[in-house]
Amino acid sequence: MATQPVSDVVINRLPLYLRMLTFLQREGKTITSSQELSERLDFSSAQIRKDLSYFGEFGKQGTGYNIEYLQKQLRQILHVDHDWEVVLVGAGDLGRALVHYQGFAPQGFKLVAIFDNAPQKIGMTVGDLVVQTMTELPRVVRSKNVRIAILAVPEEVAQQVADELIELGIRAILCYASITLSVPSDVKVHYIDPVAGMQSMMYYL
Amino acid sequence: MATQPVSDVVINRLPLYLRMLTFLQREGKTITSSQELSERLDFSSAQIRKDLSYFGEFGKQGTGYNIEYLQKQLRQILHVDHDWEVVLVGAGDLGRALVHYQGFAPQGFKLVAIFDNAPQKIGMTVGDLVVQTMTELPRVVRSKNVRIAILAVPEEVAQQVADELIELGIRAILCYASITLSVPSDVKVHYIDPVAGMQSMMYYL
DNA sequence: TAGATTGTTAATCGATTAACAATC
DNA sequence: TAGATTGTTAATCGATTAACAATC
Repeated sequence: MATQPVSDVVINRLPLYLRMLTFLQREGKTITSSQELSERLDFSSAQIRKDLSYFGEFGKQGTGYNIEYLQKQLRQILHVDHDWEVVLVGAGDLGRALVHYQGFAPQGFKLVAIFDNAPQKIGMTVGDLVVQTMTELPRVVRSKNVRIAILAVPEEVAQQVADELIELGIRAILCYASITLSVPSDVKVHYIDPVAGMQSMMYYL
Repeated sequence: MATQPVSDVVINRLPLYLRMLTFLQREGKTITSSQELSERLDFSSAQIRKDLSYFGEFGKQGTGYNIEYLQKQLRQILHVDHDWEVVLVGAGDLGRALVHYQGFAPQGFKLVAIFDNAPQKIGMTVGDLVVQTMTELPRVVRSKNVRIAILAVPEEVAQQVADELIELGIRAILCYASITLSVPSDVKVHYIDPVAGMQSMMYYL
């Protein structure tokens, strides 16, 4: 185990390990190995062992990894061993689909509010949330001390909304706008860009 | 210019260059430089020049790059200089939001059909498409010779649907299911996984 | 014990960057 | 011309992998 800073590419693989463990568990397995994970995830087994070894010794020689134990450890490492509250900005088709998306809650991400500034959207019910005006944003974020936001607004206003969110204390942004945001170094942004994904696949076609 | 195979990480940056060029163009610029792109994209200028140099010499010493010309070249390299037809499988909240998504069409990705196998969804109008049964999938894909699919189905059926798509000739899959698909090496898959993105950001929080 | 698999080291491989000649 | 910026080389940096002692 090392206490050196661990690279971003390693951190980005941890959620995939976690996901695969849940998968194997659902298949009835209680123990796995770097070899098995390797085959299922298409990473080398050496890479998987090395990635895990940055954080501790989670396996047993000759046996492998206890799935439940490793899951628990990975959740702690990623800080997803407890719930996080999330605000969502943008109540267009995408924003509303994200409220209905069933994938966040089981992983501990609770959408607590949705905002928009189009008058005709304010007051609209989406799932079990009600669309609020952007002027309510500071109150909600501050009172609940929310650190995470999902940005589902048009790219023209994305930077401006991001600035406001950061000002209010948001430190992680899942950005659905097709734009590279400029943010301070202590703010993390993860981009979801289906078009860029499509375009890079076209190269090989 | 080299004709060696170009790495995946380079290819993945090309759409970001393309996007930024469009952005700069909208700001009224006609010429840019690796330096300017560097500042706006947070890559080093050397990296940008090197990435582009794999494909040709697109700039002028002392001047920089003509935005329109570079855009055109990048589109050719990525094979996005013409339209592509795309089929969408899954007419849940996500699938329907993707039909309404305004980002695909301007980049030449035309959604030509949407499929689902839930009887209550068949015949439903979504945007200007009508949800068809999965049994129609082979006919549509084959007659239009579609090569690209978006997979917006639950993870339990994602692998099975992917297998069917590949069998029909699909060669690029944009996968919204939280699962690592196993596919032949000549099929490209790009994953969109907001939860994994969230989780890796949590590490830094 | 024999077999299996970890954690880790050192070697390899690949990607990024610094620097600069070429040249617009 | 003088100033600026490309395209490219060589050096550096970082990530992946092969291999194996340790050990369950």
